[in-house]
Amino acid sequence: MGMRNNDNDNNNNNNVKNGGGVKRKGLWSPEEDEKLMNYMVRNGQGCWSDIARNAGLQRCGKSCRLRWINYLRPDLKRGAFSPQEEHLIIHLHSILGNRWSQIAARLPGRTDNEIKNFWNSTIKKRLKNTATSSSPNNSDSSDHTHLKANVVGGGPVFMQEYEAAGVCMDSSSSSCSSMATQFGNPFNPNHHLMVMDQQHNNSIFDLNGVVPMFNLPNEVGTENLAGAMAALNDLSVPGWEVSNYESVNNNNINDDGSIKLEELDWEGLLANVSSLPHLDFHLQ
DNA sequence: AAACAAGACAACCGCTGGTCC
DNA sequence: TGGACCAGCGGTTGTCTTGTT
Repeated sequence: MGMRNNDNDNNNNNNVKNGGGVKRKGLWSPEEDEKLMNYMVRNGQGCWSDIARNAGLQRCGKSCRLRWINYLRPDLKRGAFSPQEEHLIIHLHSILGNRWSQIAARLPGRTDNEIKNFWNSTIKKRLKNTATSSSPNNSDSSDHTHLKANVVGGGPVFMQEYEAAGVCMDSSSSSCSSMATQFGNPFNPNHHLMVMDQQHNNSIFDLNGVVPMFNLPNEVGTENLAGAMAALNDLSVPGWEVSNYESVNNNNINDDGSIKLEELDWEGLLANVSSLPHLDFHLQ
């Protein structure tokens, strides 16, 4: 898309009575932008209705807030989404659903509105096309079953990404601590929850990535699990936390010992872990 | 060149939750 | 306790640009 003519002087009929005076609506003019920008730079953030008044704008506070957050803020990143950002959006949406603000919080310089628009106009369409070309039964990821659908559909993709990021998938080659130090977080969200299940004690998986990460090395047996978890927590890998998950059972373990993702009780799992204080999302 | 359709993005609307009095 | 006010969120609509016929 090219530059837009933001001159709103032609839209003078976009005014509404609001409280004490007439409030402008519609697109912002460059003059209005300048007023708001100057005010914010000089005075910083405060009560938005006061800002609207004190900056000499005929706008409601809500409109000013939106304009600042979505357009004028100096830390905004401009331009198209990079492939990495696109991947991250898809990834986070598979976990968080339409919680645009939470997704935006993990993409520095991007706004919830921007991501929402990008999703609705581009990604949704692309995924739809992919789904119809691969499987007619794939549903929209925003529906209630998005967790399971995306685990099954998206798992291998994310596995490849983790491998590319240097995450060790080999249960025989790493000690507990070396595994943890290789956790490089390819997406850099604020929180990643690494879950170990205790019944199937050789597995670790990244809940936010909804993929199994790798198996524990042989030297970490059931009796040492608590110690291993403590050790991993002590490593304090930024953005990663370790928790238990106990409801994996024999019904959802493959013959080769890996977890059957499609059989997992994802809602139960998320309900379980969403009660933890460090998580900021809940199941819909 | 004009008309129309589709895409992209900005902004609004209605609702919710938090805070204060 | 409840009402007023405010910030923030997600859905939706409106507007402009670009592509196609």
